[in-house]
Amino acid sequence: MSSPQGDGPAFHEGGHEHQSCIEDALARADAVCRERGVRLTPLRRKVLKLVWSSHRAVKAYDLLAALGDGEGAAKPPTVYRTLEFLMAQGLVHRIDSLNAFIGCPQPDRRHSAQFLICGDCGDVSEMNAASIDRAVADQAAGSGFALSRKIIELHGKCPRCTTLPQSA
Amino acid sequence: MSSPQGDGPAFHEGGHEHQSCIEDALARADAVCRERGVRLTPLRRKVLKLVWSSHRAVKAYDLLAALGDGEGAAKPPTVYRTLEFLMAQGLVHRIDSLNAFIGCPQPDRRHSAQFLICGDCGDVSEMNAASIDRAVADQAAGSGFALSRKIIELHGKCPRCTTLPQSA
DNA sequence: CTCAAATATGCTATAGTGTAAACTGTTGGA
DNA sequence: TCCAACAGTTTACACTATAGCATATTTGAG
Repeated sequence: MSSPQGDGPAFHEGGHEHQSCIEDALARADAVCRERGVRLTPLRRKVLKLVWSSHRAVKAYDLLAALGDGEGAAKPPTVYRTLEFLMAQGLVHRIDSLNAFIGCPQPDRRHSAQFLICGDCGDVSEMNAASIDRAVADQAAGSGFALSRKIIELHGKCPRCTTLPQSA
Repeated sequence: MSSPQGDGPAFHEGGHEHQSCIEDALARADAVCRERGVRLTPLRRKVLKLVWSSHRAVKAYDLLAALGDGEGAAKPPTVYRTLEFLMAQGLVHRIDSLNAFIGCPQPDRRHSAQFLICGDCGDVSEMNAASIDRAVADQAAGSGFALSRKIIELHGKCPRCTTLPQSA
């Protein structure tokens, strides 16, 4: 592993078979929900699948559109409530700086995350760097601040886009 | 200083004379703008003053309301443009997780910041912790990720609210 | 001083994001 | 079966932000 410590960001290879990402994510979600006695209903599963349809963060209103445009279309509260559930279960994370949502690759494991967000291709990669977590915890503690939620969103250019001739 | 390293968050004392915070901020802004040859117009100065009216992050539409409600009221683009200028000059920062804006205590100095956001009193405090910055830079570099913007927003409870019997 | 360019402000209109509140349907157990 | 809890729906609205174009102000060049 190339990262100094903690979980490195598993940057997704260019031509990876994404279908299996989706299937794996859904399988993990099934397992996690079964274990916790909560229900991964068809709607929730569908939304989660849509969130995982790429490694980019997905906007609520894109989900809304994907769930149907015409008459019997889904309405905003439906999507937001579903996302709320998925977040509560740690199946998706919200990226505040994008007003968008990304699937969590390890919903079974309690963790605080940092996100690497590529401004070129839009891919978002989740890290679990113990060193960052520690530095943040130390600073907060030193200030007498009781941490609850840590938002760490790092924008820049991913390795693939750095290598590539020009942005997409 | 109580912080392990870097600039500690200067948490504002309970009964501090806030008027001087505002005056200092405006004085720094005047100096910075003069030095850079950009214009701190009356509108920009007024908005900056409003942003500094508390240590809480201020919402764009609250500024809008404060700039006048009736006939000759300011319109959204005016406020957003003004904020854009102030951000470009480093006079205010945007807090993405709140959709709100906070005055920067040191606009003259290039820095990357972390924010401590108290969920009880709403006060936001800016840190400049070298240790966090380093940890983030190391992790990003280790992943081949070229950093541009670092968003670090830490929610929790500030020392004052932790000490106090109950939330405000 | 006067004009032109650049900068700043203003306006209308609309797009995008998110929530309140009350209601209906579903599910799984007592 | 019937109830209680949970899931999903609806309408309506509130909040956040930008596009695009019009007007005013400032500044420097001539």
